[in-house]
Amino acid sequence: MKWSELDDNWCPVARTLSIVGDRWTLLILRDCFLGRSKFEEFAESIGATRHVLSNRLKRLVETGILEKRAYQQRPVRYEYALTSKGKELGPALEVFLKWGRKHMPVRRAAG
Amino acid sequence: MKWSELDDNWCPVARTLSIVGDRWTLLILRDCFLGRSKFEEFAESIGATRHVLSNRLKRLVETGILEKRAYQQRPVRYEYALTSKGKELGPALEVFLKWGRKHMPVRRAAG
DNA sequence: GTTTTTAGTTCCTATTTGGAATTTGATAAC
DNA sequence: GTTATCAAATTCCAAATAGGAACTAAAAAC
Repeated sequence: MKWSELDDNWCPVARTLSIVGDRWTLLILRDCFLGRSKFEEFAESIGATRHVLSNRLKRLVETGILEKRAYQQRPVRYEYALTSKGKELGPALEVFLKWGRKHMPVRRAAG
Repeated sequence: MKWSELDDNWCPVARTLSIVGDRWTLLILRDCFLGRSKFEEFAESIGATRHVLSNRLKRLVETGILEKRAYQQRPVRYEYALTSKGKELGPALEVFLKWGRKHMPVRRAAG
């Protein structure tokens, strides 16, 4: 089965994951919760390629999780912000945050 | 940045996602919470290729999220079960479940 | 008119995935 | 003993996706 077919799956979890379950999307959302909003901020923070970042942002806007709006004219510059729909995913990220802190301590160099 | 380098990221969310943030892993965990435990059950339910499924299960066992144990000898057959560490990810799946129910209604044929 | 800033797009290569068939190890039927 | 079956994978190849760097665009600063 192709990943893209999951959006009509019988299971709500699968349908949700068809949008946010991919490699970088949840990290973009994490950044949004941390207050980041600009393309370059995401690019630097996350480390995904601009190519992938561009695709993910587009999808997140299409699905109403993020909102794209111009924050200045001439030249037009856009920023991305969580919608209320997007904010509802916050608790999942909190679970991952706590889980990571507890179960995945950072490996130290020359540890 | 490569996905595999995330496991030492400064952010606990990123570290967690380096394991469970990929395409099919969270669906395997969903299945585990639903009581499924065998390779063939996952394969049928999730629709991922056996190749990918095999890789994901291996990683989940290596990271202590699932436990692999023989449920019969001659021939040896294995099943996978959530560890307590794995069970702690349940709340995240619940968030996705509720979010999917609310925001991603199933498209009906000829809708 | 060259450089800078921000937000992407394009190009090429390398990795990963999808899908089907095959393997492995053991039992059961013939 | 060979054929069939089951569960749990592994292997193969073509196709899709990602990684990385360079390039484009539009206006402003110099």
